[in-house]
Parts: sequence; C-alpha cells; structure tokens
Amino acid sequence: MTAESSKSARPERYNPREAEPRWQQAWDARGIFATQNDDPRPKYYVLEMFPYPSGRIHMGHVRNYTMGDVVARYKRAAGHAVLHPMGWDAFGMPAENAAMAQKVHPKEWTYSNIAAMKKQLQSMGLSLDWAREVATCDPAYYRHQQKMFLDFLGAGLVAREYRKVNWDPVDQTVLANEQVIDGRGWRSGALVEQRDLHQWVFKISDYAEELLEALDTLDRWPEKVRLMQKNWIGRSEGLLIRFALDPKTTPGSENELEIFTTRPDTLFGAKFMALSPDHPLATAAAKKNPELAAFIERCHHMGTSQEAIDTAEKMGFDTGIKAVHPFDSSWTLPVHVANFILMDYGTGAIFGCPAHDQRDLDFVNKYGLGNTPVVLPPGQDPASFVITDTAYDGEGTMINSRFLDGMKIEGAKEDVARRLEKESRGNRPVAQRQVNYRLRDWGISRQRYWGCPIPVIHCEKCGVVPVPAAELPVTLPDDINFDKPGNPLDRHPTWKHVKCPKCGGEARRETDTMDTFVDSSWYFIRFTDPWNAEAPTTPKIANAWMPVDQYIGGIEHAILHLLYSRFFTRAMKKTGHIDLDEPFAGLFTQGMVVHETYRKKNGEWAMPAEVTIVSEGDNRKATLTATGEPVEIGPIEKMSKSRRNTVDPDDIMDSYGADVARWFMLSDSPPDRDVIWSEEGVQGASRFVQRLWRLLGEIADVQAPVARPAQFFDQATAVRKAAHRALANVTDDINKLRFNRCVAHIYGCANTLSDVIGAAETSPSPDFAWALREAGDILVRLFNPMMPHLAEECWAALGHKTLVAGEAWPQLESDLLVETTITLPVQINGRKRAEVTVARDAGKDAVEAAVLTLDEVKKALDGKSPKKVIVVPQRIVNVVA
RNA sequence: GCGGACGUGGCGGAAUGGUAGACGCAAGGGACUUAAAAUCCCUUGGAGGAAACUCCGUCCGGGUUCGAGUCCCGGCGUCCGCACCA
Repeated sequence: MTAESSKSARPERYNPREAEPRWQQAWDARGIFATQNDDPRPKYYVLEMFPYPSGRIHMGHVRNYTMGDVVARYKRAAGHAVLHPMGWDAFGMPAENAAMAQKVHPKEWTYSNIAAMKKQLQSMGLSLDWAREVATCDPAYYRHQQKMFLDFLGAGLVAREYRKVNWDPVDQTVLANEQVIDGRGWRSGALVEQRDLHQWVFKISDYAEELLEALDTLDRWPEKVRLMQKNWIGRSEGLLIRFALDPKTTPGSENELEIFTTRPDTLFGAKFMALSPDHPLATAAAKKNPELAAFIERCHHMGTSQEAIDTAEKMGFDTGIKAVHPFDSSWTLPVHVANFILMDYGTGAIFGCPAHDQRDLDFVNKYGLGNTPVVLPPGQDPASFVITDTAYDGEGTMINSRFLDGMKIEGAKEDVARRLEKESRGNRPVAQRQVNYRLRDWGISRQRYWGCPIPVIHCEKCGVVPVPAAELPVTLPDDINFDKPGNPLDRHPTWKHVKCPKCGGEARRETDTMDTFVDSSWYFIRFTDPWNAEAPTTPKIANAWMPVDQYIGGIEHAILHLLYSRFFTRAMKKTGHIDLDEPFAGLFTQGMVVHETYRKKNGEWAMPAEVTIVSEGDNRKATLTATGEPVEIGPIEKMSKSRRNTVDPDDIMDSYGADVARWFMLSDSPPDRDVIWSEEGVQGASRFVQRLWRLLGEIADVQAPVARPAQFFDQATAVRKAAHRALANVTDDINKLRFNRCVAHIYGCANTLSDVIGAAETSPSPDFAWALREAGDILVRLFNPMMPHLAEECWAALGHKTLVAGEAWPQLESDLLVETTITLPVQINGRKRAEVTVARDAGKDAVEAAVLTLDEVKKALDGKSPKKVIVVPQRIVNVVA
C-alpha cells in the first residue's frame, strides 16, 4: 500500500534532537513520574544503584539506568504504583583529591558534578521521581545517619576497638576487609599496610549466622552473589580445645593453651602447636627469650603489606613450651610461634596435623617434625600409605588413632568432641563446640574530611560521650584546607574543640568520619519518605514500600554494599526504624560495557571517537580519522580511561539520541553478560528507530474504522496474531528481564507489519485497516519502555491525544495465539524427515494415523510396521523404524 | 589451592529434553539514482549437486533417551570470585 497522499505532512526523518527534549518537558509538565505515598495501587519499587557524582555519566550508567527504566515504565503501565527514585552517593575521596589538585572545595566540586550528571540523566529520558532526590553529603541526609549511629550505639551494635587495621598509605585512611582487593586499596590501588588503631566498628559479625541463613530466602538473587556472600561469611564448625601446658616449660603462670580446630578427628596425627606472633602466650614467652622477641619483630616487619603476607614463606620459632596431648598425658607437643597463624581467627592458636593439612605439612617438612597419617584414603594399604609433599584432606578411614581406628571422619569428629566435652579441668570442660566465621566486624572509621562525622565526643574525664540527639547534625566545617595530607578535621583550629556534654569540661570531637559505605547502606529506605525532617524513616511508609522489588547494579557490589545493606536493615529493625530484614527482594547484576581497543604505531591508545573503521570483505581496518594513520585493532576490553576505549554518552545522545543508546544497550547481549559497544551496532539501532517511525507513519495514514469490525478475514487476522504474539512474548521476557529477547520480538513484529503493508492492496478493507491500527497501537506501547521518546512521537502520529507514558499495557487476546491447525515436524529415527499438518487438538492416534500415510514415512518403513511411534502433542512426532 | 560460571555460524546471540542457528551486526549480489547517501529486494553454518535433495555440524571422549546444544560421567579451554580462615 502506498500512502503518498499524506506523506508530505511528515518530515523525511525522525529527529530525536528536536523530539526528545520536547517529550521530556511534556512528562515533566504533567509530573507523571512523581509517585505519591498514598497511591492505592499495588506497589513496585525498582531501583538502580545510585551513582557517585564523579562529574560525568559513563556507558555503564547508561546500561544500568536503561534497564531500570524499562522495568519502571513497564510496571507503571501494568498498573503498579511505581517508586523509581534517584540520588547521589556523594561523600568520598575523589572530592578531596579534587580539592587538593584544583583548589576547589569538596562541597562545590560535588554539587557542580551532581548538577552536570543530573542534566545528563534527564537527557536519557528516565522515568524518575526527582522530587525524592537525596545526596548523602547533605546534612538533611546525614543527620539521620548520625542519629542511627547513636541508636546503634545504644543497642550495642557499635563498638570502639583498638585493632589491627588495613591502612591505605595513599589515601591515608583505614579500609575494611571488604575494601582490600588483592592486597590493595579498592580505590587507590596502593599496597595496604597493617596498623594498630582505635576504630569504630559495626557489629556485623553478631548477624553472621542470620545473614548466612537468610541467603536461602533470597530466591530472586543471582546464585553467584549468594555464593560469594556465603563464602565471605565463611562459617565453619569446629571444636575449641584447651591443651594443658607443661608447667616446667611455661614462661609464667600460663597453664593452658586454647585452640580452634575443624578437624578434631586428626588429633592423633598432631605434631606441634602453633601460635600467632600476636598471641599473648607468644608475647609472654618473648619477654624471657630475646631470640623469640626478635623473631616476632621480624614477623611484624615482613608482614606490613597484605601482599607480603600472601607470598611469605612458612616460618616458625620453637618457644620451648610443651603442650600435653588431651588424650595422653605422657605425649607432649612443641609449641611454636608461626607467621601464618592469624590472631583474629579462632583463638590465634592451632594444633598442627601435617598429614592432612598442607600448611602444616609445609611447616614440618621445613623444621623436620615428621608426620603420621591418621586418615586412610579408600583403597589404600595402611602398611604402605605415606604422606610426603602433599597432605591428604579427603574422605577415608581413621588409622593410627587408637580408639578412633576404623571410624569415618565424621564419626571420629563426633567421638572426640563427646569425650573432651565430658572431661573437665578446673571446673570447665576441656573442649566445647564452636562455630567460627570469617566475617569480621565492619570498621567504619575513616581519617577523612568528606564523610559523615561520627557524632561522639572524647572527654578526659567521662570517656566517650555521644553527642546529644538535640545537637544533631554534627555538620562539617566549611573552612578547611588541604595543604597537607591526612585528615583536615584533625588539624582544624576550632571545630574539634568542644565542651563535654556530660561534665562541661574541655573535650575533643571525634575527627574520624564514617566509611561512605554507611551512606549507601540505607539510602533506598530514605527514598520512601525523604521529606521526614524528624527521623530517618517514617516506619509506616518505609514498611509499605520496602523491600526493593528489583534492584539493579554491578556485580562489583556483590559483597561490599549488598552485605552491608543487609546488615544495616537489620540494625534499623532492631532500633525501630523499619520492620524488615531483607532490603532487596530481587537483585539483578548487569554485565559491563566493553569496547574494542585501538593502538597507534607509537604504542599510544586511540579513542573510538578518533578512529574510522573500514570493512574490506571480512577484514576490518582502523585508521585515525584526522591523519589517516593506520591503528591496530586490539582486544575487546572493559571501557577504561587507561585503555582510552571509552565512549562518551553525551556524544552518542547528540548524534543518535537517547532512544538509540537505550535500544542498543538492550539489544545485543543478555543483560547479565558484557555488551560490546560498537559503532555498527549503534547505527543498526538508529536505522531501526527510523524504520519504526516510517512504519508507524504508514499505519497512521491508513483510514481505519473507529468501531471494531464484527469479523476479521485472513490478512487482518495474520496482523492481529503477529501483534498479540509479540505482546505475549515481550510481556513474558520483560518480566524475566530478558531485554535482548524483547528486542528480537519487537523486530519480528515490525518485520511482519512491514511485509504485510508492502504486499497489501492500495485501499485496505475495513477489517484489515482496523487490525493495522490495533497492531500499531500495540507495537508502540511495547517499545515504549525501551524507547519512550520515539514511542510518544509515534503515539501522537497515530492520532492519540494522551501521553503513551501514562497508557496502560495492551490487553492480550490470548485466543489469537491458539492455532486451529498446527504443523508438526515428523522425525524418522530421530531425524527430521517430513511435516504433518493436523488439528491442534488432534489425539495421539489421529496424529499417528496421519503420519503413517506420509510418503517419507512409508518409504522408510518399507512395508513393515514401525517399532514405535512417539507423539508429543503439539510438539513433534518420532517414528522409530 | 578452594569455589563458581561458561564453551553454538565471520561476530553478538536464539533454542520448557522435541524442526539448531530466532533477532541483530558484518559480508556478497541486485533495484532505485547522473552519482552518492538513504531506502527496498535476494543470498549467507560446512561439503556435495544443475536441481530436487543428501550428508556432516553446538569444545573433545563416553553414557542415558524414541530423541541431547540442553541431562549424567571423564577430559580440554576461557572467564570470575576467594585465598595462610586452622
């Protein structure tokens, strides 16, 4: 069908640069993305991880926020009250680095970045409720965080400890264990050192068991993330055993040594005891033994960096102390100090069973202490089984273990535990069962300026005194300077000097600020009622909106942010701010945006924007656009400044528009995998935008009856089937976050409609015209979540006076998806050889009868009857000849 | 070392145990045009054949099944997380 008559009314091409801001203003003017807390419809809370205001958004943001926006717009159309807010993770080091490098105040730097990035996000056409915007560096936000810190303190969830911490020498601050990656600071990349410091800690380890167990309830989380958290929490069951010490050999009054083991079954394979260099017994022994003191000193020095610890050789020092075997008072074991024993796991002491633990084996092989195997692997001869270089940690049968001989490992563990629990020394059992966790308490003190002040005061007389709630917030002083490294709050002339709230005497403010991960541990709850000036939450409202139904972000937060938030929500529950354990019901971790790399002859990297790609047959060649110099096309890698393979979202939106960027982000790869950003792909997306626009223009030109025709004939029915099948498929896949498949279905529907229109008569019959208009209406609403500006433009072209952003999701007529006849593939011996068309509800016998009349089947059977005929209704037939 | 994921055309990827390669990109051919762009049409896993069609094909080797990309066992490879945690 040609529609030349009215074609002239439209420009040749859709112009996103003109249309996109126009529709953004239209949405804004009607406030259709503002969410009311008293909305009676069923709630749906969709959230993307909020950004750090670094200054500009990157392609990862574009991908993240596009996915969230698709879900938000779809759920809104599907009849939900959708909460879809945005904010800023605004405290942190880069602001201070900028202050040092550019002499700009961190606050100014941060807020101007926020303004710039907000503009960028708005140009993406995201359906966000900006009225709920929060920035964590705003006293209106962090005052509530300070209040909760005090509440946590009162509830015993906060402690102050002098402990060994990870010190980042570049950022000059402490890092939590979770923030040390490969022995380096997660932000600075500097080798981390160990230091002893006073630290405020959140007692996350009190929740270790709960955080572990509840992982099983998070059935809409990726298995991978749950597993990572499980491993991080690191639960292990074992036995605490008190070994008596030979008094003649001990340095002072110490008469026993408590160790933790998960392998009490191997007790008869014990060859030595080992202490952490920081163990009190080691310290005591060192006082009388200068050589030992020197050894411990050496351990401390070589262990300054995490990397050094990881690569250090096993080293030990015999203290001369003897421990008595709990099952044989005549059996003593030498007590060593060893560099590989950690003071903060278990009791900081172990017994070593070299035959079945590789570290212990390495240790005895170095110091000639020997080994005795006590677990015999299945099928091994006890007389000849020996351990030399490789410890055996598998299943087996106990040997060389007196009363345990012949037992399996589990039985032996249980037997040892029972016996030692019954035995007592000094009114206490010799052993008790214990569960240990790898998870450490969360140290939150940071020696930084640009963070939330910890609201406590140190008084000589009264000790640590909380800032009275009425005096909150403790705000950051603006007059600071960054001339020297370290914490400017600590050298501020007046800010830190205050009166003690208790005694009124001279006192000192805490100058450490909170880890920025505290800020991000509850922002999603603050979004539910950011207007409450009195309290962090309005529990009734928070309880109604939470949990977040769909949280979307990068896998890099699998442990840090997601574990902290799970803890924080529980702590907020304990202190009465919300009634909820798990903050995120559904979690989706998106893949990265990756791109080819380009390298010049001189070894420097070239940016994608500087390069022109030419295809010569199957080969692709790249040259610098400016000079024509050839550049080498390198491997596809994560977009990064160091490889210079980044693409600026602004450039893409300027040249192609937001919809094209959004569409391509969704189209090429499954959302949890990396997506390769390519110029060709973007152009493909852009072509499709234009194609849709032309297609819907043609449909708009069709003169269709207003009333639904009573009857649809073949052509019209085919159109209706295509539209409703796409509707069913897109709905299903959007619910499963399979956006790449949604894209394929939309292409499919558009292709069908183009074909039908191209083949149709000049003046369509009323039923066909009506079906085309219906299909157009459906198609626009299907791609609206992905390309909302184009959808509005097309919706208007179709003659609608409403905004498609406010329209309901199309109603599916599922009858259309049910075919009356279907074509089944017919296999002979498992290979497809023919097809058969039968009634949809044909019985197995009828299908079999039809199949046996086929020429191909007759030929294959050669007059014989088939061995077997398998009929899978509505799927396939297999004839076994 | 421990734990996990993945392996399908030239590329990104589709495929409740049921017609492998949907959809897109790239490529080749053609139409329109003075020409280009844009657009439209056709071809595109491999081998053979004029064609109808036939054979082979989802990392490798076995197995279960009427039927395996999918499930099981054993390899190989790639990627990710954790890592002196007793």
